[in-house]
Amino acid sequence: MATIKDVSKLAGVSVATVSRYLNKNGYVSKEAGETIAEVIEKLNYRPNNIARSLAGMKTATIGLMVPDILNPFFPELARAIEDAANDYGYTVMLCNTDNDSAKEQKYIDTLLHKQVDGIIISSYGIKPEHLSSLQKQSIPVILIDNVFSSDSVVSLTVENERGGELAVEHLLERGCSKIAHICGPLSITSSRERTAGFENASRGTDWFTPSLIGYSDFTVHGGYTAMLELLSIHPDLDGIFASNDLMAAGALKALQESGKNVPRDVKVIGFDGIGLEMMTPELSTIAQPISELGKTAMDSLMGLIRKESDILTDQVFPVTLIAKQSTMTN
Amino acid sequence: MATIKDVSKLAGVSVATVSRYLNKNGYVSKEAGETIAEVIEKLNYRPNNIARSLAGMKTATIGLMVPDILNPFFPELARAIEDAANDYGYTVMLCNTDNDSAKEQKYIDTLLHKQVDGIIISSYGIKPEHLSSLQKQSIPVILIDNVFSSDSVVSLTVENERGGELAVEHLLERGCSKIAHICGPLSITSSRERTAGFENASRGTDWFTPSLIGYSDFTVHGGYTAMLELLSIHPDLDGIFASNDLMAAGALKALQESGKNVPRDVKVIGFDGIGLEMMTPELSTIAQPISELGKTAMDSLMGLIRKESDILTDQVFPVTLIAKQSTMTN
DNA sequence: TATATTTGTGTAAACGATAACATAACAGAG
DNA sequence: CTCTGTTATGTTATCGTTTACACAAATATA
Repeated sequence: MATIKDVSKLAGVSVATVSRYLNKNGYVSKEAGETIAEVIEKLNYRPNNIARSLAGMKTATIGLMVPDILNPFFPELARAIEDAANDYGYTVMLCNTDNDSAKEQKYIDTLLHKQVDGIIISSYGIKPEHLSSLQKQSIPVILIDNVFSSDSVVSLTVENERGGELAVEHLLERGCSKIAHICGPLSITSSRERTAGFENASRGTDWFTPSLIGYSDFTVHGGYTAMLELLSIHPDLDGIFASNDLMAAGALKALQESGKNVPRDVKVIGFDGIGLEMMTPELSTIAQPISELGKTAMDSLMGLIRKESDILTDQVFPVTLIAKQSTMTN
Repeated sequence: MATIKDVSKLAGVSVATVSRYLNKNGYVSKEAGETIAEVIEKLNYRPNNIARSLAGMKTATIGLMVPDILNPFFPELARAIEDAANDYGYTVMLCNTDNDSAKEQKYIDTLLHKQVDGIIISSYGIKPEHLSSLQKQSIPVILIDNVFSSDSVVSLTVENERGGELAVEHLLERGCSKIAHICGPLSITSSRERTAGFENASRGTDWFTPSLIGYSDFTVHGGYTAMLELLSIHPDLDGIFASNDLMAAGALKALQESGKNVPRDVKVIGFDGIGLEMMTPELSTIAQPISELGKTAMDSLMGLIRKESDILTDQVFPVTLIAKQSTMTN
């Protein structure tokens, strides 16, 4: 592989001039620039990123931490981030934390020593302590769906609470008169907010009672068992709002196996907006703007990396109702 | 951050001794080793990977190219690879190619210039030309589900053809008497093999006719439309083998919407073994050993990177039938 | 005309490691 | 007692960039 030295020699200039040409900083005469360009072309020269990183302390790499790559939400997010990263000439290092605090800590450590330029964290279990080592090295961090008030950390969230309300309003509109809720892990902020939305919209109605809330874990299986339990307590429920789509899918399965017809007997709505198009009936959902979240995450991260000053430290994205077959009337 | 120089100074030895200690090559006295260990502990020193890479030409990073991270098969594979990579102290760079040849080429270029130590390619559309630039730089490559005879390239595949046969045999065993097939893209080797398996097992039976094969594209929607088409030609079919699970899920959806009961009227089996547990009924499938594939891919890649000589250049993994509700009798 | 300022270029010191090479002490073999 | 091999350590070039600094020519300013 050709090096900058080869280029400089062949172009009859010093390496500094070539470097200045490459980085478009400092002065380079038009003439010199042209010869350099030609030589680069001829030698098919491409700067060595490693050397660049060592000299310049920039790696053009970011870390992405997700809790569970098997939940379709995260591949979708990862994809959006990856695409945006690519546009910036950045590559993404994927870290699957399994919601394991130890793994999280280890990955942060690894990313730190790989000298990534920034980190996007979409992992539920992250705690302020974990971030402190990042803060110390002043590595830019974007948190998705998780808030810590702190500078040099940007938080992106969605209107979780409003989404919960929307879901209930939609079910009511479609004629439901006894709506149950399957909530996610209480340790997760966004999960709690969705449940708060459910409570806002249903407390005060004549049918509401706390036992209409089932506690689960964001998995299909968890949604399935929670649904069975809810059914045994409230055989007459006719609407279900699950805090994510996977649990909604599990609930749907439980309902179908229990002989309930969805949407005729019971209507179901989820949250997230992952396209589980294989379901019959297809699931209504409160959709997050996943691609936009990913793109904004990357954009903001680049802002932090480049130390731009006009970065919004907290952004809240709207959610949208997507009505499908699972909440159809008649 | 502490550097090797800081350590050497504080330990009263030269950087070379510290380096030898770190890499466990060359001689280091017990005494010196202990002081160095202490100093490292005290300074919380960790070697700088970038500098290491520049000096030693190893980046401890591999690239992973997948065609479509939204197909659950690939997150599962990615996860297995990532776990194995971690055990080796390696990190994974994720590249989503979207089955786009141009993107593929660009990613290979990027990975090359990021100087990854090796690449695992699970992308369908890869062509020998693409690999040539890798060969030139003699970068180790592992191909999953794709074969190119060539040294320095290891191919991992599964018994696709046998799997196709297994699927048909299973359906026959469960009483099917007219089995249709939804095949995947003909451009994909493994897809063709699965279809060959179907043909092996069904040609010669009294019910077989070419129009029982529908052509599709490995997506849910593709499976759905292919199924509808097959149903219109053969309303009396009672078994379906789809070349992957996503198409099987789409087929299931189409069958249900057409008023067919699965498994009573029609039995369905897919291929891959991704756990689509949210389906009702759950899908039978010919499962690939995904985790094992991922782990072996990483192990073999490390073998190539370390220039070990005993690496199997082609490995074929067995598939296993997983019978679920969608092929139940009665 | 004298003096800044802008433009263009080169030299050489980082960046933080690895490893080739040199050196020396000490053991056992002859 | 010399020779050779093993153990242990240090010096320094190297990897391929970036960039601070020095310098000179050209241009603008006073």
